[in-house]
Amino acid sequence: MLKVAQDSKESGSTSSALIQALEDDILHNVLKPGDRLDEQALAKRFEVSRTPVREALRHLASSGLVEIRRNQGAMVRRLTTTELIEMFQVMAELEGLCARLCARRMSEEELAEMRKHNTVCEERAAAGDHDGFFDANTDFHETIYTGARSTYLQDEVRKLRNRVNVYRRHITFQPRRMTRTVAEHWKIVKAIEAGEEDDAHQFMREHVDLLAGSAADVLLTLEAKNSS
Amino acid sequence: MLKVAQDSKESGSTSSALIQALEDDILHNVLKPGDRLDEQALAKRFEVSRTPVREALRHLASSGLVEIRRNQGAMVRRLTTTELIEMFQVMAELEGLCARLCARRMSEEELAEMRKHNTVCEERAAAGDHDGFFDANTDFHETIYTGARSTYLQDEVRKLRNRVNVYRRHITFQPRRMTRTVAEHWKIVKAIEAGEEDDAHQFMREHVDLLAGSAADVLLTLEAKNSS
DNA sequence: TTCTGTGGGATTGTATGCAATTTTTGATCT
DNA sequence: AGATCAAAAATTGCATACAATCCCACAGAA
Repeated sequence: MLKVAQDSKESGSTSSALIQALEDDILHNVLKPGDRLDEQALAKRFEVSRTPVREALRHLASSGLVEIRRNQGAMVRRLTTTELIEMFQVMAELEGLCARLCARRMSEEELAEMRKHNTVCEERAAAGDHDGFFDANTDFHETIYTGARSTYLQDEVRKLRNRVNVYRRHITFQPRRMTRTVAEHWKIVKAIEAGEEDDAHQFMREHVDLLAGSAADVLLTLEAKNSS
Repeated sequence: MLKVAQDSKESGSTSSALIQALEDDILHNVLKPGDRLDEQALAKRFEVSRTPVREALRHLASSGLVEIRRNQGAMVRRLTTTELIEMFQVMAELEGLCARLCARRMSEEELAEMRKHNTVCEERAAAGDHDGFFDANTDFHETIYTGARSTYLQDEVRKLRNRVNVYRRHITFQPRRMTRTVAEHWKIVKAIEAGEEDDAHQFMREHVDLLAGSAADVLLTLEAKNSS
């Protein structure tokens, strides 16, 4: 599932394919925060002219993944600790809303799928499989986005999740984080199943808010390392 | 404060000026939802080539104001009733978070300013001054965005508010809406002053949620008219 | 040695030209 | 008259060329 973009022969309609490829590279940390994105270099690499590259960069810029400074080119956006915390706070609120809507709207099938995903989380956590846990966890949250049945909300949450994902991946590597996450998930599942929308909202908000703290720790650690 | 972009001699660095000008035109309803945005026409109107126009359109597209379909050009995005409701719901959540943070963080000066803005709202409502009320109301909410002291949150809320503003303006024209709004504002003010963050959050969410309902009514009315 | 100013190189911003796709128009057939 | 298909016109997508701006190195002076 985690397929990194192939450099050569990236086919499909150039422009949107480019955006996708670059986004993937950033999200999967092939292009790291702070990396400079040279238009000519990218043009040569993808075998297109600078025009579509520019358009792709502009697009990524307004989605927040890259930063463009006038006459100074583009670079992969590097988030400050403060920004990351702020984002998690917003994400907590938005995922809380998702959970609330799920409590109102989820079908039996969706509920079953949600439970299943958290069961997988539980298994992988027990096995100490961090990468597997990360994916199962993603699936769990993804189910909740879909279950909210609000296209706008879904899109916004996904966009936000993408932006913090680079840093987020590190968090699951923290000790005891996985088992705690699973427990929090079950609380949320129970609230949604019971149709307790206020609880669902609150539990989810707290769940994501906790990540914010961990994320801040992780980032501060990274910053300390990079300040060499 | 509400200055519409001048057509002729739009100076400043072309590209960002273009984006601003187009955005203003859309936000102030000079360019109406559904209007086609012809690249050449815009290029001629702003006396630049198609390239910067294209970039501006792409930018507006990814901020959601315009819609681009492959090989079919750009048009001002027309929101469906469903989308508008979904947006208000998210906005309610986000403004709720703002209010919560205000309850924690606002300075005395900011509190005073907030009260002042709502007093102005009250006066204009009493005077039946709809446009004036709209502006004062904007100021009130703006104060709360700033008071939250979260740049990311501020930006997101403003972006969202911009997108729904075109439709929002109609709402204050509804009978009794203004006086109710003022009362709701006072409740929020009181909660923030008291540092009751949960109340502040909830009251603000309800306040904006009510708008969602009104917005839906307005939009459905508009759609009925346009279906001729 | 350090600071400042100038020049060259590199990179971004804009203009224009050509290819590809879509839409419109008009002619023909039913 | 209405429908269908084809060709032309218009519009978008991409490539390339040129202009403007910025960065960096190097030289000269304090």
